[in-house]
Amino acid sequence: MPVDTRGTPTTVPAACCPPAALAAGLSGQQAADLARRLKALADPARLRLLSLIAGSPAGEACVCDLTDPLGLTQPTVSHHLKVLVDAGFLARDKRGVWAWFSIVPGAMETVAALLPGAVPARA
Amino acid sequence: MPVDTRGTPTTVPAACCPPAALAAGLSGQQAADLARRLKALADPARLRLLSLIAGSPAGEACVCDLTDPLGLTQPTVSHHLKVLVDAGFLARDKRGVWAWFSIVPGAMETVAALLPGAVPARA
DNA sequence: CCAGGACATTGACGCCCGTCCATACCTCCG
DNA sequence: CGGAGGTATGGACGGGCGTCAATGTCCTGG
Repeated sequence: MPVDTRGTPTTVPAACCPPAALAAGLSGQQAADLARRLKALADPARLRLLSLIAGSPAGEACVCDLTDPLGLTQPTVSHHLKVLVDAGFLARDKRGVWAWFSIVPGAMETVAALLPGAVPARA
Repeated sequence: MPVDTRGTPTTVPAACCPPAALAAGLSGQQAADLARRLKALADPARLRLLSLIAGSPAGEACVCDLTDPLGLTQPTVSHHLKVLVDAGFLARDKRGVWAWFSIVPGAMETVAALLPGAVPARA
């Protein structure tokens, strides 16, 4: 340990931003929770799925519309969609034979708002 | 023999929009790049590392200060720090015996700004 | 010059994840 | 009621990731 002559940990200056998340204290629980949601996003196929659904005319799409653009098999796409639904980024609405997936409003923003908390605007 | 009947040369339509990220045409390249950065963040240990460094009085910390709070061994912490440096979230400054790590300003915000692009404020 | 400390690298192990194939489920239509 | 099409699930395989112990490298102090 470098003895840390520069300051006591109780100081915790900055930490200005109230909605900050990654600010000093980020508990193991909080880190695990945020990491779980980020892990759901950290996949090219899932990012493209979100992109395709968000960009579709009606704001929703069914599995059959998503397999071709991704070049993945139907079960694989279904698996990715399930991951995104479980993580709270997508909503599934099964109407008749087809399952329509739509973006959950605010879910992405919530995660995005948590990230910059790590850099509390140092002086 | 995989045969690969679906051998579409990754037509990648659109890919036009410069600002938004998850907007309609998120190309495979863009998705892979964003996924790679998100993958670097999608780990509880790394999130806590960023938190600890950002919350430290001087905005920087060395490995020896980070092993104890995480309960991980020094090689493991060093590995995580390398991942974060390679992803552009941390900067390493080796001064004498110690290596000081600091947050790269704006890196987190860049990623955070890309995420909400998935929900282009539907009418 | 040598001993010691701080950090990085290597190799190994176990686990999780992404992908596929095969198949079951569910709903509509004739 | 039975077939057909869209979707979800289960099992299996390969690869990647997180972790650790052991070792290497570089700098400092005596």
